Amino acid sequence: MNYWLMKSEPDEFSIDDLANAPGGKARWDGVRNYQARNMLRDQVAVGDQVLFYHSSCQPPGVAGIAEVVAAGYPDPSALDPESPYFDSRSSPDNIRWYCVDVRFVHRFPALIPLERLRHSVELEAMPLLRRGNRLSVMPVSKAHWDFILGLAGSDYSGTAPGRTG
DNA sequence: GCCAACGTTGGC
DNA sequence: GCCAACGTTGGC
Repeated sequence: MNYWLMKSEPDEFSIDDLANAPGGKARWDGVRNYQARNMLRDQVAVGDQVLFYHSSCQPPGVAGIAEVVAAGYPDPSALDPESPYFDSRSSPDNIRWYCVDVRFVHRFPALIPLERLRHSVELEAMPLLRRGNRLSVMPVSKAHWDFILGLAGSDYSGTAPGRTG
C-alpha cells in the first residue's frame, strides 16, 4: 500500500465536502499536469491512503485522510465543455487525463498548517516542502505519513476504520 | 497583488 | 531540438 498527498482548494472542494458527499466518495478529477497524471494512471491503487491537503487558503495545510476506492481511469471532465477542466485536445477515444475515486476516512481535529510541517526536521525531504513544487498529487513515505499522523493529535490509528457498507 | 518556479507552447 | 514567451500554481 502506498501513501499520497493530494491538494484541493477548499473553496472548490474541501474535506468536509468529501465527508458530506454520497457515501463519502468523490471523483478526484481535474488534474492537468503530466507528472501527476502519470501517478494517477500508473501508481495510485485501491486501498492507498491519502493526505487531503487544503491549498490556496489561509492557512494551507493537511486537513485529514482519504482512501483510494477506484484506481486511475480517464477523466470524464476533460470531455465536458461546461467543466473548468475541459480539454479541447481530448476526445472520447483519447482522453489525455486521469482521475481516481476517493472516500472520506478521517478529518483531523485541527488542520496541520503548512508552516508546522516546515518546522519539522523529520519532514525536510517531503516533496511538498521542496521549493517550487507545484504538483497536486505527490507520494508520501511511510515515515512521513506516520510522523504527520502523530502531529494530527488525534486518536486516529491509521488502521482501516469500521465500515457499515 | 506579487512573484518564484516550473510547465507548455510554438516559431524557427 | 532549442528557447523565448507566456500561463499556472500557490505561498506569502
